[in-house]
Amino acid sequence: MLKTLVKRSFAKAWHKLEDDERINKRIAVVEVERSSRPEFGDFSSGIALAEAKNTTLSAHELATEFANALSTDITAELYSQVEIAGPGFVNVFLAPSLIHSALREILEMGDRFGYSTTGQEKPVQVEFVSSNPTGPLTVGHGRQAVLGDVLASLYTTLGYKVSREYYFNDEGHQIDLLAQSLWARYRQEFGDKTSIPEQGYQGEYIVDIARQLAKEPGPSVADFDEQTANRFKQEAISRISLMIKNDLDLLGVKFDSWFSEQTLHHSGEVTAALEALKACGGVYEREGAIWLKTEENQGVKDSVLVRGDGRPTYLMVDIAYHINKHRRGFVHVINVQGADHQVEQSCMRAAMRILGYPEDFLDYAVHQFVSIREHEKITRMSTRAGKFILLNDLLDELGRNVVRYFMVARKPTSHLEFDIDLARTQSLDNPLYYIQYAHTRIASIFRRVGSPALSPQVDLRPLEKREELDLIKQLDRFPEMLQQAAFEFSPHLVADYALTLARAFHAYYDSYRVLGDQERLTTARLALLRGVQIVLHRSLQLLGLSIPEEM
RNA sequence: GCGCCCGUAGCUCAGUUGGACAGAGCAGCGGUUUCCUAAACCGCAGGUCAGAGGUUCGAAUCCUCUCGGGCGUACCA
Repeated sequence: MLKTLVKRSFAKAWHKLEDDERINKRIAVVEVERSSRPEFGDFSSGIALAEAKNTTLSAHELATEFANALSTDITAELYSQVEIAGPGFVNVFLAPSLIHSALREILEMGDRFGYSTTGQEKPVQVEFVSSNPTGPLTVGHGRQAVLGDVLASLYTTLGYKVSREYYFNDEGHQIDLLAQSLWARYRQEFGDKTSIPEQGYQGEYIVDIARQLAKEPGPSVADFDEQTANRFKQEAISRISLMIKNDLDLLGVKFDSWFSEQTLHHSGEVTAALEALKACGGVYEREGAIWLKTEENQGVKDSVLVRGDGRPTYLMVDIAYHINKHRRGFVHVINVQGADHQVEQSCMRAAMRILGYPEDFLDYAVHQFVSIREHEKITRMSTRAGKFILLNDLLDELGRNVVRYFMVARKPTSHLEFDIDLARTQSLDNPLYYIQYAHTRIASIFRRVGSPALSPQVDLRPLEKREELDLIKQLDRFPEMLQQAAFEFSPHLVADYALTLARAFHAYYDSYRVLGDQERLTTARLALLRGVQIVLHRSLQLLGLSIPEEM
């Protein structure tokens, strides 16, 4: 990577200066950044500006000294030029031969380009969606599904051993309500007037399931005794789970494991978790309930773990779940959640502190909600008010690729306004197709020349146009971008990057002909296109989008 | 009231961790095709980065306050 090389060179040059008595200042890291505009070179450093006050020199004098020290690397063919600009920035222009070496590296790596060993195969879990099996997924869940999926892919690329998990809340009050709702609908199939409980589930899908159950052979069940309640609970859960899994399948999201809340109750892990918290002095009793000491542990607000009637709260069970995760050996657990769970997050972090887990064990990738805009009308999602759009309907209408792209292209912490009209009627201007089309154009050229094998040793010197060198520098940035996208939980950077790369490619394609009669030039340009193709392919793959050869 | 997120072009959003004259897509206007896929390219127009202070050599970015929007503040899950 070019930045690594430049960084090394800058550090070396700076350390030469440190012996100068006028400077005499050791600093750990010499910051290097990519220049914001072409006239400022490829990389620049503002170190002279920042450090001048610690020396007897002015910023400009210090910059001059630094630039002099750097210029020995011109002869080493690292830079073509070193400049001082503005109040004391030092800008370097990379030598073409160095830029060519970056492309050579990409050709050598091929499809492995962008992968790294940063993660050292450490086990990481990404838990996401985890929607209650009380109904089908909404578009909000869809956003989370795509974010979690891409985040998991990013961590895999960085060399972590990633496991995607879905936590099923298949126990508790909501599930009981679900069973009662299903029972009521079931009785209605037999002409009964049984009504759905207050706060029960009204959705049509419950009627469908009831209808299926009513058609099954055997005597109809007339009493809602414990056995019946249990049976309807399991029927509801298993059938709704299937709907959820089907939706996720359509979205192209696959999980490695489905964790059932029920198992935590049955195995005694909930009780054990409470004991563990007690042993660490993390709980107290008040008004007949057991509370977690959240506030003492940097949390927002204490909350109930065990109710007055002895039943554990959702939080209690969730803590048991996280103890389970820890026991399974994950060094890092990333929970993808909506913005409405902040209190729970704060409690969970407090619980982890009480139990003495490392600070970086648990992390939350938080995202804002989705609203749908259609015919100038904005619909906010609200399950309670029965106002929500199903993920399934959106997928039906727009297809996996478009839905995934729109869900991931926005910064997670920003509210996502999903413009259906745009996604629908203006699909030809959709950025997704723009990116895919770039890949298609390259594939078409390679089809024409019969996909030649391009050795990394190919002579790249004919690549001397500004656009060509710029494209290579773009490609070189890919691994850095991936790290940032993963560690900052910002998968949208990948979408953004792919769009920028596609734009640079389309402009290049229109200005220069790749296939010409000068063989050396053609071969070099094909090598460049191979590089672009590799990176576009990797980007689309990470986002879970299809990679068309033709459009 | 308190806590978290957000406020950037007509609309939807980026902004490389504090850098040098603020960027894209869409919408608007005007151009480009005997040539590797025009689902493309080029140009024009469009912004007091919500507002006011502060820190800094340097702020859309960090701090404080104000205004505006979303979410939360359950012995629900």
